[in-house]
Amino acid sequence: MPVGTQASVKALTPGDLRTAGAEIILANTYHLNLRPTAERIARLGGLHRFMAWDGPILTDSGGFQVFSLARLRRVDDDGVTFTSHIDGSEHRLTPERAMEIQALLGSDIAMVLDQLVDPGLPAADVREAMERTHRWAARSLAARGDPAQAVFGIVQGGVDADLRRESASAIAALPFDGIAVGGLSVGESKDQMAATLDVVGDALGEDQRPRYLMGVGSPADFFTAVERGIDLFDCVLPTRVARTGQVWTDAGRLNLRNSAVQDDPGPIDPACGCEACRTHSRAYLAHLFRAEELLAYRLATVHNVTWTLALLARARASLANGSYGPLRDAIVGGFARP
RNA sequence: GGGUAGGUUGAGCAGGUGGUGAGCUCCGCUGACUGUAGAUCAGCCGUCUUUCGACUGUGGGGGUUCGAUUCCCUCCCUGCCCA
Repeated sequence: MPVGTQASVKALTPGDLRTAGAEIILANTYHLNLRPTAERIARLGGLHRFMAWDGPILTDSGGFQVFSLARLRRVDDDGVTFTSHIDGSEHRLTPERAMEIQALLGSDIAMVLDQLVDPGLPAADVREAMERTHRWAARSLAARGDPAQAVFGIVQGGVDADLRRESASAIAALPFDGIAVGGLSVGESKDQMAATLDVVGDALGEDQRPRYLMGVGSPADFFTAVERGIDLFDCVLPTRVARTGQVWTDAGRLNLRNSAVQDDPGPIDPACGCEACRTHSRAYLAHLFRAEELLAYRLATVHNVTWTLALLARARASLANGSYGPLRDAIVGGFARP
């Protein structure tokens, strides 16, 4: 899922997203409720009409902002009070209000409000946040407004195997439509992420509901997760790094701002069929970034989203035809740090 | 020709009225980014050195002085005003 926090995947139109192969996108409860507000979007016909995206939308609950905006919020057992990063006003988010907002937005998949913490915190703190997340999960289900809207629960527990096992069991025991793994890609090591996914995968066993790894990932992370049963991802990396000049290719990452690229007449990736690769040279993109032309952001984002979605499509196909291993080795090798 | 204001590290500046000028912003170079407070942030950006540190540098030349970016002479260059 490309990430469109504020009802916009930065630099792309819905048409761009479709062409890039996007089937579903993510938007954010916290941001959209601050501005333009959930009620206004509801009056305007809901989020799909508002942003002119007719495909599925998953809305994140604001749980990530409990983590990323830690200095601007207070958590208690009932919910979270945020000081708006826009104007300083106070906003209360509870599990019930998060579900209400997402019902007003009219997203296809709603996420429960959760609390993720730095996995490096003392075990007691990680446990407290996990148990709170479990209580909030049950309250969220009780508060679901639109029966047609799917609701996913979120597994927490940091990088502690016992806590993760406990959390996976607790969330899986509830009648959610899908199971998300949260609290990863927040600074833990690659090994810790893999080990945590192993534990959660084992705990979920033969559960057939879709499994969503939140906030991941890098090209290499996709393989780590796919091998451990993950079906769905969202990540800001493809769009964020594109805006700072980094593009992803089968040969690894390329920084379009590097001086040598100014004389490179070839496409970003000759195997990619996106508009940027079909039409423009690396040298042109290098120029656009230096000149701070807005087209640079769009073309680089079009490429990264196209390439990333194509990579996942290739991974899916490779699982069916037995070529998964070679694909993984080639991509992971290309992105390995020197 | 006369007058006037200037000449500082790629660019633009700050500073400095006899006692150690490497400070800022651009540009440039490299890196980072994982459920987006991010078209952002960080490091470097005279020479040598991994670091510490050393050295060089205030248009050119000369003079005074223990010591000159500062004072004196002279030349060069630039903006503006007048003729």
